[in-house]
Amino acid sequence: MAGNSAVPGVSVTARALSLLGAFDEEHRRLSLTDLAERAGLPVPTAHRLVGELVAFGALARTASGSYVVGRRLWDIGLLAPMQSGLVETASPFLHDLYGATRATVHFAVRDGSEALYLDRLRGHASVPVVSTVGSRLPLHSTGVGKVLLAHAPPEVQDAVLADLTRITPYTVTQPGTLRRQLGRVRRDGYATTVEEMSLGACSVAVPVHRDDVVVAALGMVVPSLRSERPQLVAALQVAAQGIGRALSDAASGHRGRGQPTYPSAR
Amino acid sequence: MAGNSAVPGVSVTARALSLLGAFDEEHRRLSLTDLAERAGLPVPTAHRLVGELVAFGALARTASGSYVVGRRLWDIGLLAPMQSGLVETASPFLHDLYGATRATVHFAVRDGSEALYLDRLRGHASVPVVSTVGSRLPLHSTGVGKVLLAHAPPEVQDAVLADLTRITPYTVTQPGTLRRQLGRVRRDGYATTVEEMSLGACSVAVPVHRDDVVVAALGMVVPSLRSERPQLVAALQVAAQGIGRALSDAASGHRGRGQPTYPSAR
DNA sequence: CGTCGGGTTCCGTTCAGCGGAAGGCGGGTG
DNA sequence: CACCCGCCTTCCGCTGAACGGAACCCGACG
Repeated sequence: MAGNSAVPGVSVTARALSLLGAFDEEHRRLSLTDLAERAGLPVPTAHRLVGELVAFGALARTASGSYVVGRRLWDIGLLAPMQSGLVETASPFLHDLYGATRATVHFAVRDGSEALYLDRLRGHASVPVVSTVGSRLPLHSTGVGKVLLAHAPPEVQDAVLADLTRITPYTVTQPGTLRRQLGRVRRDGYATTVEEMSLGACSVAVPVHRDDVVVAALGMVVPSLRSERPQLVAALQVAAQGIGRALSDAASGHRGRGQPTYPSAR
Repeated sequence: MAGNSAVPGVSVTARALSLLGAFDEEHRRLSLTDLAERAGLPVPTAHRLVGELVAFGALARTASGSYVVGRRLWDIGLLAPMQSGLVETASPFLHDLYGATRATVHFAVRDGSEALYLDRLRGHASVPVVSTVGSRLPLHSTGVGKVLLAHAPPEVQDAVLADLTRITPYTVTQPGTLRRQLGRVRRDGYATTVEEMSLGACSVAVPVHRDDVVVAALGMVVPSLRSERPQLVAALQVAAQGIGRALSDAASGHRGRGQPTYPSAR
């Protein structure tokens, strides 16, 4: 027996994909060895597969020898239906909002029990924020998250409320308190956070409806909402209305089940 | 001999990847059969591989049974270094530009002999344009393209000038004419197009420098540039300067060869 | 109810993939 | 200078995972 001890039941494809999966937000560049380890593969195997991935353009090798996600994969990834209609439609409204306020603007949908940030406009000198496009943040500690949670199915709410991790000293971790807040969100039509995700950052957010269903949330991050809360809420609601209307209009042009919406995986 | 006739020399990985490569701008959703055909694979083989890709989340199956690029691949694609520094840094300036003018703003780099659009802000009622983020357009018929071409290495210029495809009646297809235009672009510091890509759309664009090297182009699309050309150029140049400065500042913080720049593939 | 165009399952053959071992290679260390 | 160490790369014989033609299923259509 020389040389073969592949774990049975793991296909080549799965191995190759696990190499892609080894990359994440905080591992954007990996050495071959790290890559192999994170993918759970022997180094030579990883080496060979990585070679093929590079040939395809799914990965790329940097000058320093480490690997990064390749341009080709970026290309293909952008083709994902990812609510692309949503982002496209919302985009101009987000810009308007940004133009009017100069604050960081967030546009997110709910993905399982997290908020998935589809778009983000950041000002030069606005409050520091952690989100980037494509990142996922908790539902209980962000403005858009609270909005999405308030309009999520009960199962999701229960699941999230059962595990409220503390992020800052101000994060709401009492299920009762949060549940009350969610009620208020539904009643008032907007949600707020005060330094619950990052210190020095507050946020306001409103739901975006498509035909009475909440499909996304629109929010802004500001240093404080002491003075200007009403104006912010007003501006957000105008934009959200606009997006909602644009969505409904666009939808009527499409056939019903054609729009490729994911069944909320994970 | 029952059942095996795999083309030798084509690895499983390559086959799986060719399935991903079967998707492009105008084929965002494919049936299994189409997918198999476009990837050059027998249907059962495609079926099996697609199954694995779906399990990983690289592809997803829509309600209607066809396949689309999956959320997971979108995630991973976003991790590509894709000049991410560039886009991040430029983003606020693009918004400012958009806020000041309400016109469509483009931000592109040269990828081989095409312009690769890294970002785009589109207004509600601005001129119709064809670009989307991630799309590639010719260098000779767009504002940003001309800028990038004017500052490209001679080989690239020669290659592009040798094959000027006509897109509208106004597209410049005379190599001599375009070469003269490129000279003017370098001298004046900006490029223009007049209905050369799409009818009813004109554009202005300027280069973005990082330490004296042109790394990107910044452009705007307007219905006409009869009246406001000077203002547009001025606004663009201010923004481009700002981006350039921000890039140089950011770069000095990084170690030299760390920034993962692709060696201009394709 | 036959046909037809998709998608899915089966299964015997075989070659592509496997990974331990061994061979570079640069850079730090005694 | 010799040595080691971490990392990458190449080699190669064994074998089970991948292959795809054939057969089957299923809903739509006439």
